[in-house]
Amino acid sequence: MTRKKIKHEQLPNGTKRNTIFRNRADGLLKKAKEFSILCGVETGIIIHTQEENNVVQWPSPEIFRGRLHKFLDFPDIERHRKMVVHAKYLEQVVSDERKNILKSQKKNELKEFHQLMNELIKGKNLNELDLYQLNVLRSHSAEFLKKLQKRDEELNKKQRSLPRLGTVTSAVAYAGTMAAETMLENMKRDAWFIETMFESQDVDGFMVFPPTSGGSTTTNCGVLSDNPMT
Amino acid sequence: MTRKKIKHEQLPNGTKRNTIFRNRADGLLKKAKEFSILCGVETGIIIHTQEENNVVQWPSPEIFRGRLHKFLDFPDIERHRKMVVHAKYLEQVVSDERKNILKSQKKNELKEFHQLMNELIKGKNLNELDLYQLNVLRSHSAEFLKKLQKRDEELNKKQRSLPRLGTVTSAVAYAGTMAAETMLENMKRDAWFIETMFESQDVDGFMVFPPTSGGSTTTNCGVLSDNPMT
DNA sequence: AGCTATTTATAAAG
DNA sequence: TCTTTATAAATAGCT
Repeated sequence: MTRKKIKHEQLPNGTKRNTIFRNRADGLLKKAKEFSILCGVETGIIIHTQEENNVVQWPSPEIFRGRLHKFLDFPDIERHRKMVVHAKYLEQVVSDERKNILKSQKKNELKEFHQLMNELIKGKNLNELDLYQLNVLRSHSAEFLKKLQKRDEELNKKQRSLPRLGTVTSAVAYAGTMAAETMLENMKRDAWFIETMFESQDVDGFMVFPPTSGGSTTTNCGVLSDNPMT
Repeated sequence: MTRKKIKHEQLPNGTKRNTIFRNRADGLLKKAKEFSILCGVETGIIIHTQEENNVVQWPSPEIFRGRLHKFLDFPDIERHRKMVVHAKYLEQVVSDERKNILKSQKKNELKEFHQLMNELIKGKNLNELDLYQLNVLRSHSAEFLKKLQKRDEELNKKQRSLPRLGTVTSAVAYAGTMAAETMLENMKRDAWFIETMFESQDVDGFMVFPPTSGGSTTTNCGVLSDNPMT
């Protein structure tokens, strides 16, 4: 900042903002790189705007993804145990934002479920989950299984007398007698299976997290750490 | 940087490094926040060290997770189309690091699978996947189903004449005739189901991504963008 | 894209 | 640790 002290608020769209975007992005990445090297830490940054469909990530996509996964591998308990709030930013926390987060919470439960599945399958132990997480897990597992059941009932109506090959449930039921390959082939062709597994369960857009880029300049900042941060 | 120009290389572990860690982390987060507000972009940062089990993320975990998902929601095709390499950092790309990434690739496939599942279930369209991703998806789906089958065979041996209630496969098979609640209760009690769903499939540690924090100071940096960056 | 006057960031000292 | 301070870096407004 120089010839003039810049106001800390959203700039109007335009050439000026683009210039500043470039400068600031460069600066941020440079800082991040320095920091990484100096302190021997791994750093990842994402920057994006919804409107302009614009994404910047650092370092390279591959490395970023790797770091991201490493990061996500931290067991949640550890993360929570180590959660402290960074004083300098706490000042800016407003209850406003808290409310938004709370509202989003419900919507995010499904996402949480899949995140949990992901982490669990990758090696996290069940004991590491708290009661809330176990409930999320259980309720959504149940949901999925209910869908299976519903499908089964549908098929029963339509072809009550036929062996229900070519459907998920029957393929599983017949697993003991079918060759695995055949079963899997049937699975892959079952449109319902694909749709159910992959259908959008969260149609009305994504996460409605606090619009930092919007009007309010309030931003909640948490720092997860137990080492040098206090 | 002040009283002395700092050398751009890894600092020895110690008090000094910790102090600098704190200062730099603060600075980085502050810059990121300013940047976000000024340019109306969303920014997320992760910092962590493997050794010290230390994690910093900005903004708050909830918001970060939201942004992350939004970011991951960008169709890969879009990301690739828009990929340009940022000149300032290209100088530092070394083939060394590329090799490491390649080695990690195999190991990461499983994780990729779950990431994909996650994204798909959240709304990404199947058409948006490339051939590689579809293969990952298919091969791991198959793997999971084979496990189901194996379990079924086991149970057939042990209790060939009994109705196989209380197991995953039979619960599904009987779905048409059982009350959903009962079925789900049985499910929840089936130890095998839980173990299979959640067992560790990736025991030998995680991701062996380029050790930026180690000796080499070489870091690959890609910038994904098509808007202000050139 | 460069330049410079200033503002910021921050390493070392207190 | 927390503050201060002297200096290095980043960068807003101009060309």
